[in-house]
Amino acid sequence: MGNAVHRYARVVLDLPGVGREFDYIIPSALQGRVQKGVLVVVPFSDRRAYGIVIETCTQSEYAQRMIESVLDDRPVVTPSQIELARILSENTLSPLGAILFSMLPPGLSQQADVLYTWLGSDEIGEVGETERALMRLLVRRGPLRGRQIDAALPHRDWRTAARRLIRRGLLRAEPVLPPSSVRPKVVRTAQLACSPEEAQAQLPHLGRPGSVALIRRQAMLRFLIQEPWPLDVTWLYAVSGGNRADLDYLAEMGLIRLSETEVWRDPLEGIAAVDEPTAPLNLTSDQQRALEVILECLHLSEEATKKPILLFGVTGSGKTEIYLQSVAEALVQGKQALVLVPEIALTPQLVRRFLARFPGQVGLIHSRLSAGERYDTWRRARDGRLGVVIGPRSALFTPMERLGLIILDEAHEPSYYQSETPPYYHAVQAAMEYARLTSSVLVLGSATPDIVQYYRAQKEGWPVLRLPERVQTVLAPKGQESPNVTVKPAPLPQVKIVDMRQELKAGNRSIFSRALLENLEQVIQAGQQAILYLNRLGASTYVFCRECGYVLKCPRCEIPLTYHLDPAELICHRCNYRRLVPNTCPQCGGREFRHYGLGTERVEQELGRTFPGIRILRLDSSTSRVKGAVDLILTHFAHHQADVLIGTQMLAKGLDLPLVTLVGIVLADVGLTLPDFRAAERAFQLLTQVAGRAGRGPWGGRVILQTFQPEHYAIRYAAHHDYEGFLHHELELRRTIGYPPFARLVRLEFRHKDRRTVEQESERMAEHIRRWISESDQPRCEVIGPAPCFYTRLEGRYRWQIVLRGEDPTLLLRPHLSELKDWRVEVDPPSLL
DNA sequence: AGCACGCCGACT
DNA sequence: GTCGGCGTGCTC
Repeated sequence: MGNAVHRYARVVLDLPGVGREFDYIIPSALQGRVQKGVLVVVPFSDRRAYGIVIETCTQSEYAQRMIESVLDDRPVVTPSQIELARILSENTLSPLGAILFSMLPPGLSQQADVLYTWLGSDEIGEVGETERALMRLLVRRGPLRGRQIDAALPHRDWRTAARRLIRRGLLRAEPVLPPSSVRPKVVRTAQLACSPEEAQAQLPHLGRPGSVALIRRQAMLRFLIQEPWPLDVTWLYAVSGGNRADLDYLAEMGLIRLSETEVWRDPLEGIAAVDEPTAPLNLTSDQQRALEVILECLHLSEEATKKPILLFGVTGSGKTEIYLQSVAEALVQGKQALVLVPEIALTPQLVRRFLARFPGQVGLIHSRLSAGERYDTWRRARDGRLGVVIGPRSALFTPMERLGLIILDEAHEPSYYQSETPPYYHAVQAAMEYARLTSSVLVLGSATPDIVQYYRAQKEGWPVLRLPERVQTVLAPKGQESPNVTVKPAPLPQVKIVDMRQELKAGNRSIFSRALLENLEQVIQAGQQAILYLNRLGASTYVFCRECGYVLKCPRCEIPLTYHLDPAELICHRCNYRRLVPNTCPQCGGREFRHYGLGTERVEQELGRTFPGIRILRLDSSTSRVKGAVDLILTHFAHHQADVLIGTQMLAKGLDLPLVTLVGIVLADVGLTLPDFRAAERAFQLLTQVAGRAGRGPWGGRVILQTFQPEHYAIRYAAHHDYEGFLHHELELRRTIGYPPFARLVRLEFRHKDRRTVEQESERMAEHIRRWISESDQPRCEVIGPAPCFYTRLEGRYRWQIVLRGEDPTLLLRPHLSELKDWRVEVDPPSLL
């Protein structure tokens, strides 16, 4: 039974919109090569298509046509990945094919090529000139790939000629996935492999006394004793006058270790080299406890069900060190690890520390890689030559046979959700499923955990590891024996709330409060730096009373109305209620009911006027449009070539800027009024993160938070660094209004260039859905909308949405997916904007 | 995705 | 009378 021949293969195709599975016959020539997970070429309809084999079987009712070829004998997805794709397809209502092919590195099918082999003799009789040229080429050079022939016979229509020769049986063509020629950018590095004392003791014995070689080797070793991390070997050659042979000699003696480190460029290159310890750091008792729990889970048997671990550590509490030591243990156990970060360009420190701690074992995936480089990293991981892969959400799909640990840093970040192109999925949910399938340990790290995740953690009894204190890393004087680094607690920055209504009453109409001005003055005097943070998201639609802070709400839905131009009116994005902007405040009768036009330019101007001669940098979408500009701006600021950095969301995270002792939040209320059930949570997270930018260095720091709603709970709790307080308040609110985690949502969105079409289609679909609900016996499900989306127009198209809310709205939609093919369907969307 | 089949409006 | 619009269905 068990060794019955598998003559059929179930294949999923790379044709979006053809998400179904198809059965094919495995030709006897490909027996043994067609296995689960391989990439194949199959005939489909009147064309050919790439497909992934998800199963091989002994029986099939449908199979008629044959698999044409196998592109690569190694599977492109592992069995666990196929299972994961199945689950995600179910959960996200996306076709299986869309999920499976999104797991492959971009451009993999572009990497695919056709190998041409000459079969005939050179006596081919009457043929065209191109045919003859092709034949001569292949006879001379042997089998060639299409791309090589392109290069050899430019501007010739050799493909037509090839087709004719294939028909005559003179030429063979087979699709292949060639080995990538692109290498990741690596440098050879050398590092001390023994204690500095041992190295010191060996100094006199590195060659014949008095020889030049001895002097060179001594110079190399002395340098490595002083710099105890992996160094580019070209450096060593330069400082010692030595060469490769000398290095090999030292390596042979076991004094140094040679390896390769991937080159990684980042905006703070060379500035904060001190925070690159290669040896494990000493841990505080909180850190030690947290690490122990993770290690315990890593030691559990494969079969044991492992719950996700929530690592709840404030900004600067040393989560990275825990990740590093957890990964080290996984590697010792012979397992591989995946480390996901929200945006790799913003986490250079984390990346550098991984590269330094695990030289030669880390693969990076980031947006600056070319398709070829990404493909290469993917292959190295698949071949088991990488122990750790660091990357954004898509890195979760790097094939790893021995996966044992998955880490998601800043797991609350919205960038873990793929909302741009289908399939729409959440990397946190995907990672939870994947960890379960592979018996891996999953660590979700965050300073401000996602409320829904935290609620689940409590309800399902996940380990929650708390790191409530910031730590400061201090490098001990050189030459001291290990540990070379100590850690000590540091305070969180003090946050002062400034009530902008009082400023107005006191006659201050400036965008800066008196408190903020005083503090800016002090900081600049002291030669330190400040960040002014401006939330742009929702700023243009935020209309309120400057005297009392009142915001108009929808009389039906109780959610804040947002202001839109053309026509100028206030809109409820939940139910499409509309009204004009009142002239006076409905609450206090104040005359200043309007919005607070505020951009980074205006802040820059006003700041420049107040402090002549001050050096200002601006980081927003207009200054960062040019490629590399963000790096440049941050580098300038980090080098203290400016006193104040004015910026939007993009400066909220990641960077460690020790000279920054003041953070001013120009208007904290913006964002609170967004028509989204997560608006308060997002605002809280953002405020907490921005506040965390202050006082990362030895001089401490403070935060000035300006607001027209000082009593708002998100602002109050953020100012007190009180996550738990916020959590309880927010959960109670969600419970009463029935939003996640107390209900599930599905968002349906329709886009079209014509406004009327969108409106009509939305109404029509809402009508259909109401009928489905009345005809279904599924649990209650509520239709919210249709209404225009918050971003009413995107890429020249109008957007409307319908939100379904209930215990599981997907049950209702499942039978009707084909009717929704022109709609975006998002299950459990993290935002409704 | 592509492509065929199929049923209603304006054109040589 | 035909050419062509895109709605619906199919591809192992």
